[in-house]
Amino acid sequence: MKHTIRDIAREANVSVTTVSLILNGKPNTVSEATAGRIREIAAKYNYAPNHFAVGLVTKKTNTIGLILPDIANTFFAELAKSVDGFCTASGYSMILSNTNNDPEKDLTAVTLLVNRGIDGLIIAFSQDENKERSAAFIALLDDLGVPFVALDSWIEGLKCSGVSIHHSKGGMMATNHLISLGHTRIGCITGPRGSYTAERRLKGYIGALTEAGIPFDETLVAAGDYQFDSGSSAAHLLIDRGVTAIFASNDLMAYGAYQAVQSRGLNVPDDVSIVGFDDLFFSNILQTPLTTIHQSVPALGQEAWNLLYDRLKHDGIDDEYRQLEPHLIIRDSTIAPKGRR
Amino acid sequence: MKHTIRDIAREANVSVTTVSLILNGKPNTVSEATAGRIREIAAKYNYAPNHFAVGLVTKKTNTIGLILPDIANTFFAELAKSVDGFCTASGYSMILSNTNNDPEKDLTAVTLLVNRGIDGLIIAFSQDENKERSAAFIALLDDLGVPFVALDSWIEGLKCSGVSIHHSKGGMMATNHLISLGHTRIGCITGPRGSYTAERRLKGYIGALTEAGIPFDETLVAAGDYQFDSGSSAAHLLIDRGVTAIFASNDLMAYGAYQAVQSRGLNVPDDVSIVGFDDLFFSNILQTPLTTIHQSVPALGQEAWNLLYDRLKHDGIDDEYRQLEPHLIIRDSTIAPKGRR
DNA sequence: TAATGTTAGTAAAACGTTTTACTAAATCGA
DNA sequence: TCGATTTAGTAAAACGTTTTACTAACATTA
Repeated sequence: MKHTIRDIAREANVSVTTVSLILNGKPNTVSEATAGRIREIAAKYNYAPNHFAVGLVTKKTNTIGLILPDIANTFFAELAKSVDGFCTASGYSMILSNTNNDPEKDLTAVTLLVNRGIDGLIIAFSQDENKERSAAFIALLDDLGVPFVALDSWIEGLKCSGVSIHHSKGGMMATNHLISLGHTRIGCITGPRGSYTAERRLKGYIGALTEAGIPFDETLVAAGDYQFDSGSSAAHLLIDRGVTAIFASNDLMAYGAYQAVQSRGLNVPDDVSIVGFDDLFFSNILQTPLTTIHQSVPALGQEAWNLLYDRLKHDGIDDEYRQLEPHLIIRDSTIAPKGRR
Repeated sequence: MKHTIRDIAREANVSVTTVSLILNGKPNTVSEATAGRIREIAAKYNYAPNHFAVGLVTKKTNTIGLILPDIANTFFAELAKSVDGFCTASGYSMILSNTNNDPEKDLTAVTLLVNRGIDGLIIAFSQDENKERSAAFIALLDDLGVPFVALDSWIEGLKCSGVSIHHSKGGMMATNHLISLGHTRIGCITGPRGSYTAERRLKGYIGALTEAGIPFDETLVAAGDYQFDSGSSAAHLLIDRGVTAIFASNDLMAYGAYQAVQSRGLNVPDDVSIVGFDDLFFSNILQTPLTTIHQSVPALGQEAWNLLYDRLKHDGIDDEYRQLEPHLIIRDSTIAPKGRR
């Protein structure tokens, strides 16, 4: 019962060419009477062109791929929502591919998506510390054939457009806030060491300390993996080392840190101040709302889409890396250290 | 530089037919020598068939659609993750479509996805109270042409397969738990009135009360919309009416209820016991971990995929509606009422 | 009236596969 | 040695569009 362009043409007594021209709004010399008739018939049958036939000749799919490390993570879920909104508004569909933070899957997902036909790609890379695999990935991406943009993360050495929050500036703002409250023994819970976002945020932390004349102490850095549990165990380590404040590289690990503090009968912020990074929805509804670095996820999604869209519509556009401003949101999880209240 | 089946055929000195037969593992009479040569050449060029050309003739896309009301909601995000995992494992891609809980968008998303070519569809319906639109939607779905399954929710009157938790049983378990603690003045915060999940969960609440001989009091039911804020305002209403316990139809509204309780200087569970529904990850890491009805989201996704997959592979399968067992998770947000400790 | 322009279209190739129905050559059985 | 069978393939149609290059009929101009 699906109607083809041929059915429309037959009923309108014209050629398929004419129908195609009219329905696609292409420049033509068809009389208004005929055009109207065609449009009417098309509407009557609810005609929609066959996606494959169109794709076969135009090589366009009006589909993009979105590769994410973990769609169950609120940060990425909101990112997906944002990107999906812009896609839909521009007449694109979005194929989602979740990699479970497995860098190997980044590779297969890219290959799969490109082979199945997408016009462009937005990738939030999994955190990869394997240099060899990264190099192979870069080689793959370098002659991918479709435009793509990096979102949130990035791979060292990759030439491409992208957008992320200014990670290091965010790390610096978080740390500066603790310093300005009077803390000097400040711990840092990082993301997976060697990964782009983790290293950038750590760099901000170190920069802030150095600038304030506080000597950087490596033993006050504990690596996590951006998950709740790792935040908890890292916080235990840091509390053992006597910190009065902790900068956690994301909110989820900050929640873990809360738990560590509380499980010792201590209190946030009285005994330990905590700053997070991301500003997830939940950070504001915790019993002790979390001081954190806010990133505008909708803006992140929009910028990624804009960068991709430009490259979808015109080729030969130069690479561009945009960094969004972080914002410090001060809530109740930070306070001056005990001696200085 | 993209190679076609013709390139492979030319280099192997055979016809495209032969190449197609071999590469697709179709029954054939080609010698092992030739087959090997073809496979080698294909591998050398990293050949992948053009998705459109294949789709044009086979009418299969190996793509399914997933329509969700709100991907930013942890519950749906985890659902998407689960479904994506099964899709990928079976060689399918998943197009995600987010409707922002706008039932109008359910309609357009379905049309769009089907026109662009999908083999099947999984839909978590938006909460719709408009009977006319629902009827139109049912009509659309009734001759959709591709198999689809309803996930989590459902539309009254629709004939289709689907899977959800046993909503009413869940509501009943939550309420029974409060009753067994000794509560008799129990409030209920519902989802959007008229929507399927909301009414089912409410039905469980009423059923439990009735069974326990507690007269149902309509003034102890406050409607929410499954969002945090609505939970808070509904809880205020209920506290005004003197409830000692609240069953919130989802965890997010339960969090809102926490906030309402605390903003009055009261305490959960000492002054008000609260039960949620969903068992989101965050419910367990709250300072007062939430007693709630657990739904196994991975299982939900898996069942939805299984139902769809069966209908993708064989046609004429009868409709089937599966209901998953809810589980009561008792944490710290519920306790006996003041007089009875 | 012959050339030119305009109007309203159209024919056919191309996109890259899958699939059905065919065939030529070699082998076999009696 | 001849018909039948097996082996190893192939030719061509079909899928439903888009797009390029054409054309027939009529009107206008000089």
